[in-house]
Amino acid sequence: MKSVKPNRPTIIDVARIAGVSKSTVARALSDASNINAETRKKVMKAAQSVGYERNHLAQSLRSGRTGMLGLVIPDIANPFWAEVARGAQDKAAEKGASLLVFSSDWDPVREANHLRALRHARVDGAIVNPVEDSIDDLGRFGMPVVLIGSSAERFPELSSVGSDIVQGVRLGLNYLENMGHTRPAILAGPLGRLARVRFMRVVHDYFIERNIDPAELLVEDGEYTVESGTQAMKNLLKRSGDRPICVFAANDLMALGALLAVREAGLKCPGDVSILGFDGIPAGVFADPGLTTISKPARKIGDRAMELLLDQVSGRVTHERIVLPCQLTDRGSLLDVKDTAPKQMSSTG
Amino acid sequence: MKSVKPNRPTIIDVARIAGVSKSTVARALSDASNINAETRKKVMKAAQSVGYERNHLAQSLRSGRTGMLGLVIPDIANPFWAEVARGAQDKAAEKGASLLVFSSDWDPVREANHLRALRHARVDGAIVNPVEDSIDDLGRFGMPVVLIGSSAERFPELSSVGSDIVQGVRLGLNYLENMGHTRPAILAGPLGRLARVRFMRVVHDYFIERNIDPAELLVEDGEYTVESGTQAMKNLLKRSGDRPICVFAANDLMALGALLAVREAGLKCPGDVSILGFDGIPAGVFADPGLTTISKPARKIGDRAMELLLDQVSGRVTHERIVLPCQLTDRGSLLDVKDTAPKQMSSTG
DNA sequence: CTAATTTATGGTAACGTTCCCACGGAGCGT
DNA sequence: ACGCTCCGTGGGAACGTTACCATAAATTAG
Repeated sequence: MKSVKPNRPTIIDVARIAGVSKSTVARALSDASNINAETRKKVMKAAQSVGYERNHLAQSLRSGRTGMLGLVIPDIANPFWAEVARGAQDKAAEKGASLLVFSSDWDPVREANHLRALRHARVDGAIVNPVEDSIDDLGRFGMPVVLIGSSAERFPELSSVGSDIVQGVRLGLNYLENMGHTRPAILAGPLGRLARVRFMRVVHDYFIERNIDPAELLVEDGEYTVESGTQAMKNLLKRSGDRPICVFAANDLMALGALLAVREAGLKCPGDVSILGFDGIPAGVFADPGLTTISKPARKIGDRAMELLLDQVSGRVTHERIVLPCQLTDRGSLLDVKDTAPKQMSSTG
Repeated sequence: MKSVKPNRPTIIDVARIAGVSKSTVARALSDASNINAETRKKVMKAAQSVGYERNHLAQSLRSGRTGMLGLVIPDIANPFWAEVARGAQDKAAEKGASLLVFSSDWDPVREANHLRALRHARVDGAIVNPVEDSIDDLGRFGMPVVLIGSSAERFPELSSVGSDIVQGVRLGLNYLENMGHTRPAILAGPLGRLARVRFMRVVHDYFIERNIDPAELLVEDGEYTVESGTQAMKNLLKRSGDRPICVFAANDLMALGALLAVREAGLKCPGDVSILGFDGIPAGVFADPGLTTISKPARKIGDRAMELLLDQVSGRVTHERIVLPCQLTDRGSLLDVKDTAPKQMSSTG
């Protein structure tokens, strides 16, 4: 004699109360067309009366769609990636989807585990920033994937969203040039990483165009961390001799690390050393001077990537490669050495 | 005539290949006891040969467990919360669970939506930082919940993890006192928020104990944002007259905002204004001077909360309230006005 | 040597939903 | 008035797994 029903109500309960079949309930709850308006109202009322809530699992099992998406990034605690995640998450929530977030910590093994977890959870699709080039399973990943970051170049067949590195780097170099820094030192990323290659390629081309041998430039490698930026800056200070220094860092964390090294050495920024960053993280505001940087549209990257993914999941678009422009944000960490007199505004207004 | 099977293999495919029944396959894949070792090996091989992957959905539907957890925080792009998320996510991944992350943006409506989404996704449990006191559904939420943040006080029947506000605030006030700042201005959070009430209560008690009327203190309200911190500091500078100023901010973002205001006013920190923050976000390192602050163990909070949640989900522990101590991190934004001479190290080594 | 017990396996019913097909009745053209 | 389409509804099967019960074989006890 099972009298009580402690479990959550199902469509079959709703059907009994509304006096219709479960098929009709299902039709009423989904926005199907073949359903009488009055019947639907009746069903809705019955559903509300018992506090019915659709079981997503059963729905997913039958329909093959979970309404869940995945996001795999290097580190959610890194402000740049946190912004990307925020953009993606907001867009997903707007469309009624949920987001599984994973941090790979730049570790291919962890990344592989996360991707497996995503497949296990049967997510409808995923946004991934691949750590290394070792990911060749991505092509046969078996679900819609949108790439973010440099690796998009290695998988031209996959959709991707990224910032325009070429435009961003040129923007920075040009800005430096206009301030009289014709041979900036470069604080680049780790040697193996594709992102570094792309960055340096633009730098190389830029100086070739100006008949400057890129080999003249001082280059230091970092790990995209504050500490590595500090160390690299110390090295630069040793190497540079006594000419005024200008540094273009491949990301803001290293730039800020460099700033710390400058401060530690008893030097002034921008008086003794000019620093230009890359990313546009909020922390750059608080440095003194504020960090001048090339801002990537982090949140927008996440937003657009999610948009693309959702399109792909619903079969609307198959393939697209989006490149978003970077912006220059001047907060005062660059010294104008072209004109000793402080020029405030030169061109015609 | 359906000849090909483009779909992913199921246990029934594995069963056919291994020459056993699907029940046996299920037993082999779960670590059941009633199974012959050889049979299991055979099944495992068959599973591997077709690249079988368990369907989490079907498993969840049948067993009632999804292996997914939820996390609802104000803002994943806020460095403090990003750290919390990171801690929770790492612990979850370690235990083979996935994490759904949601940002409520301090908006009760969004929060309610997120909670509904979590219930819909049939997560096994959730970690929540409730935005407002309006959440009374949490008690009857129908799943294991672990609270983080101030609201734990309102739901003593729920498990919670938080930092020790009382200890942290007293630590800060005491440190200020030892430096000669006996009547610091307070940069508090928004008026309605429980977190503010708790903060101010400690401040109040602390000064009562020292026979100082708390009403003597200058208090400004902020919204926990950089901008509000800047504005509040401007107000303080107007109100303070010409006595040396010391400010204790209820979070680091406001403290950094205050620092910007000081800089903007042409004043020096710590020379003219001493600033003490609360949170311990990484951005405080880059300010000049570095922000002295009371550090909360953000990542550990996420880690312990997830630990507690997982215990609760598996029925091991029912209820616990964890309070983690705060630490003082001195980076130089406080001026020692007790002793005019710069004392470097006083006590015995 | 038989009965009781354990061990390993197979069969089938759930879990809660959606998809597909069948069916009664209303509307419509000829 | 008759067959035709269209609309609304009901009845199953299916999604892939686990839980439960039955059963054959193997082991043990008396």
